Amino acid sequence: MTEKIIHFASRGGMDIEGLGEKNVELLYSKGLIKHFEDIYKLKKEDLLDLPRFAEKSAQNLIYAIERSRHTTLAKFLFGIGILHVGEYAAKLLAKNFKSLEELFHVKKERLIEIRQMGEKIATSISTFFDDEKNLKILRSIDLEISNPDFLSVKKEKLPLEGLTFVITGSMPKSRKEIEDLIDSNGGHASSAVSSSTDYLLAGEDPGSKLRKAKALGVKTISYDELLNMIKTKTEHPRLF
DNA sequence: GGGTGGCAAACAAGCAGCGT
DNA sequence: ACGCTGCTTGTTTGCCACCC
Repeated sequence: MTEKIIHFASRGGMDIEGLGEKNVELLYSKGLIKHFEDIYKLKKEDLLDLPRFAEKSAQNLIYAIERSRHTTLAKFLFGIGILHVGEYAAKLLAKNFKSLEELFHVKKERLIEIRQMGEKIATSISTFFDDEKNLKILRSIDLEISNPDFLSVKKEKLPLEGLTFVITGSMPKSRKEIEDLIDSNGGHASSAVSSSTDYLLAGEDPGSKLRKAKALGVKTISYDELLNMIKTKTEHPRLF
């Protein structure tokens, strides 16, 4: 069970800073968390009794858990750990379904209609949502999440709609912030350069991705150029 | 069946914070 | 104050699902 909780709290999922492998195992061994919904029942006082947890780390973890209540549907879908559903497939699902509830009774045939989703992934997803035990857990976590995007998806045309970006080198903002910026403006941040990459976003000391991008003829842009792309295409850019 | 592209794991470096 | 432990961030790469 700890593997599931670690995955749920991980970067691509609910992104709860301070809840890594060791701390999940610690909390699990102390009986403080048994399933991932228990994370939201944790109190600062529970943490202060644990080894290597003093005021600062307990407070930071509680803040991180609170922040995760405002997560997106895509991150949540990744976090619950459906077989074959990584960050990318989770984003595809979030784009195609308005809410978590809509997925509860989804049919395999409906999933296969989604471009880039094959039979294996579709089977895996429909099997997951067919299991009443899973639905019960999801309903209880859903009550803990307070992001309105869970209920409705905005459909307006976004400035980076349909564009794929790969990031390399050091950036003025953290990679995660930039990925979120691309995402929230309709683009997709991928991890590897390929012929389907539209732009390589290169910072200082770019890695091997720059060489690959040049070899494939992928256009390289800076962080400022990315901001300009967003600004020039919309008067109201989404800054996260 | 082969090529493409994304996922996920492994790894390294740097950082934060606890305990002594 | 400093050492140690664990976490975050970023990169690389092998594997595998998907598409043609």
